[in-house]
Amino acid sequence: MRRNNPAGRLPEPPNPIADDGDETHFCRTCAFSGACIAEGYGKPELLELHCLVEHVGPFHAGEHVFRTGDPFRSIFAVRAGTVKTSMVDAEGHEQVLGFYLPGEVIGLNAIYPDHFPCDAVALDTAYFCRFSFPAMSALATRMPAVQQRLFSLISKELGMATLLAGDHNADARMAAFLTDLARRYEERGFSGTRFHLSMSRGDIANYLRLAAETVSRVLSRFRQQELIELEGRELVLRDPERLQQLGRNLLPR
Amino acid sequence: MRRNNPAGRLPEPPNPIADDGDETHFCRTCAFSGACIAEGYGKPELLELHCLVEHVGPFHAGEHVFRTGDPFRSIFAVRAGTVKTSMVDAEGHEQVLGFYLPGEVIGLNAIYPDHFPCDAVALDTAYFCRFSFPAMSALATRMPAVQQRLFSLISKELGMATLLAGDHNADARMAAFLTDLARRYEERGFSGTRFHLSMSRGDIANYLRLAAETVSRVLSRFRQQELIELEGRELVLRDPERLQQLGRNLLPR
DNA sequence: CGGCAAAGATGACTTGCGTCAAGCGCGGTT
DNA sequence: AACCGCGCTTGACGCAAGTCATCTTTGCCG
Repeated sequence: MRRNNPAGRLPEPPNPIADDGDETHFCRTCAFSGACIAEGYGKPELLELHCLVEHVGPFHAGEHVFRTGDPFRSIFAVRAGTVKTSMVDAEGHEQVLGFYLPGEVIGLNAIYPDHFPCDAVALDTAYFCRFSFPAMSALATRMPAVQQRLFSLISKELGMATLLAGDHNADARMAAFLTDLARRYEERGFSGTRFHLSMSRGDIANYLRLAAETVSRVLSRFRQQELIELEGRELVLRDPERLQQLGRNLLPR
Repeated sequence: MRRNNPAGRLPEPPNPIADDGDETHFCRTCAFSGACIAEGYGKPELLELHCLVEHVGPFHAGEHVFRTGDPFRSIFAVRAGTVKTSMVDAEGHEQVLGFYLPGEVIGLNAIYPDHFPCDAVALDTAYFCRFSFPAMSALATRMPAVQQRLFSLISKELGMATLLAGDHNADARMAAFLTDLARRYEERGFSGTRFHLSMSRGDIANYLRLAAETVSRVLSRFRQQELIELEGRELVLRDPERLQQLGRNLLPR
């Protein structure tokens, strides 16, 4: 097992796949694994879910997983690597919507418009499970736990988007961002106190609706306040509690 | 029929109920009506959906429909009136999440946390259809169109939240807000160029993440640029195209 | 009617963060 | 090695919007 090595300098993939699953088991970190296990579905049902999964990748840093306007047919669960999603507005400005780690799902915001409203770009070498959405919906009608999981995933994403929309100063945004990333890494079995930032300062800034320079300044300040250690993109949280406190207004309760 | 009279001075309800539905028909503006009609469900299925609906209200201005922390059991479709949803953050600051007009659905953001993450308050006299969510989910497993409609509603809400999260100046936010309201009124059969603002300047400001004074100033400027007419809360859009143009970066495409 | 409270408008000032500009360090290329 | 480009940092400055303060309007209730 290769835990606690998210910043590992392996040539490829940089974020190792936690595990691979097989005919009757999910990847351990999979967003859907809980849906079945919780309700005690057996092999036949698992098999059905596996049937509609397709492993895709690798995508290398900078490559698109999907693009704005692509017809919506599938959602993607990240198996390894990191993805950023972003829209460009009417004036051509990029707007980063989110970063997705192994075990997380992208594409849910495409359901309503029925085409992808954003681009998804790999930030490092990334692998995915692709789920046909019509097939998944059909399965959901027979497996309430799958339906519930889908509702839950979309609703969760809605909660996240809402929090970011509040008006908060640069320090609070940054602290919340780091705390949230840490929590998500930890949930997936990685270290929640030291990890690698796969995204540039510019992407962080864009995501937090700040200028890149502001991100730089805030990080410098955090460093001299000994809240964090940071060398390039290698991050250590020195005082997670105080960070969480700083960002508490943006964090889910 | 009582269209184009949203600002009518009827004593109660101020926004008249568009229609009432019966055993086998939905209210004309209902968010779910399309789900069945589109797929040609007949009376038995409609009856099932009607069975899990309960009409509630009136709620008077300032009364809570639900509160933060209430266990999540139902979603609500607005039949008449206007509702605002809001959270209070760790420091006790209110954060307005949205305003909901007749035909729209509130409570979807409660699915994931399984309790309401926000308060819902009537802004004027309001009536609702309450749908038991477990019953609705169960029905959705037998009626794919209902499931699809639920996915779609949540996903749509996600899209809205995302747009508001961008960084835009006060004019763009205000213009987008007015344009969006107009579109939604129009979709429901009301006038899209003259309507009543059920919410205070303070609520608008909070929703747009601006100061109340800024809202006041922007509205004054819009008035003297002849984009709008505004007396108290009675609004006329004089130049909807230019408003839309001003807010285009926040508006769905 | 008159008095009070809340909502809204407007002006003066303050400030957080964006913009601009300069400089550093590092990896890649020739 | 020398050069370049890019990501990142840091400082100086300006502006959009927040804060504070004052005033007007409106609605409400005795």
